[in-house]
Amino acid sequence: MFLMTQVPDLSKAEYDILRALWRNGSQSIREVHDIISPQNGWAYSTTKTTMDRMVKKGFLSREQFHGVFIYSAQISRPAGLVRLVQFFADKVLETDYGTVVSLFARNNTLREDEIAELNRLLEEDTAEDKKNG
Amino acid sequence: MFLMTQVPDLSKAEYDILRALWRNGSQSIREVHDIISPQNGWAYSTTKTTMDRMVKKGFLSREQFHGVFIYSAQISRPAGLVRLVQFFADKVLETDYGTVVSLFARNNTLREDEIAELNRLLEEDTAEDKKNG
DNA sequence: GCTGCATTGTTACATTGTAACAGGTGCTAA
DNA sequence: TTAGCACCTGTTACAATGTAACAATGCAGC
Repeated sequence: MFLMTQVPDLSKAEYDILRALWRNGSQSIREVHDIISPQNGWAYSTTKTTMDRMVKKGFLSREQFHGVFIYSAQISRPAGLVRLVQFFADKVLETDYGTVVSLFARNNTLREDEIAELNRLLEEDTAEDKKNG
Repeated sequence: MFLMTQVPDLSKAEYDILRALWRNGSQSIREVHDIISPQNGWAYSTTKTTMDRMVKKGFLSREQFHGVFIYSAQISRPAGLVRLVQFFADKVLETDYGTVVSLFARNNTLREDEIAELNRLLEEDTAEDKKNG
């Protein structure tokens, strides 16, 4: 397995799956599917394909447990949120990301330490951008 | 040409292009490209392909003007924002969309009437969801 | 030891992301 | 006035992602 160095750019589908894992911890495809399919209407095989591709990309890991594969998120929630927050703040709201981050706080969507991590990642990333033009 | 009845689900790329048109009005590919390529690093041909596909989908219209094609958004900014706001409120912030919409107001990102339209579309869409389970 | 259901693995096709290339048209410099 | 350049358009291409069916395999009960 490899370490996630950069903040990943998640598709909506990928985000849906990670969300289930962030909420509920490691799970089988079936479990994830039962959570998300009422929302997105996917077939089981779609969930499967997507999750397997995410393993290949290092977004998830999987390990066999009494015959079934259990999948785990390899990306923390704050790390998964960075690109989304950037996009939303920047391109949609056309404001700095502070505004958006403060919503997470007010909301208890994220814990204290997660917000700190999110902020740190956002800052790092912004600095990175500056450096690379 | 046909009328956009449903709120469209825009990809990030599509959103970038619409954003340029919303800001600056109808434009040629070249003009759009020069605005967005410093941000996203696209080749000219990528902008072209994407915009042409958007015409086919009815997201843009184009009309020839002294030899070049001028493209126009067929989707209002509020309509383009609906899915994004829903996604962000629902899946990211895990809150109702009111919170998010209020940001647009505080920000002057949208005009009064655009906010009204956004709200209307969000409500319609939520009602629709309820109806269809 | 079969039958059947759930889990895996394999394959497939459409859409989107990303782009090169080729052909046309008009401007410019020789 | 013509060769070449620059820019537009149309065509084609290939990889990643969205979405899913189908085949194979393993276990649970009859």
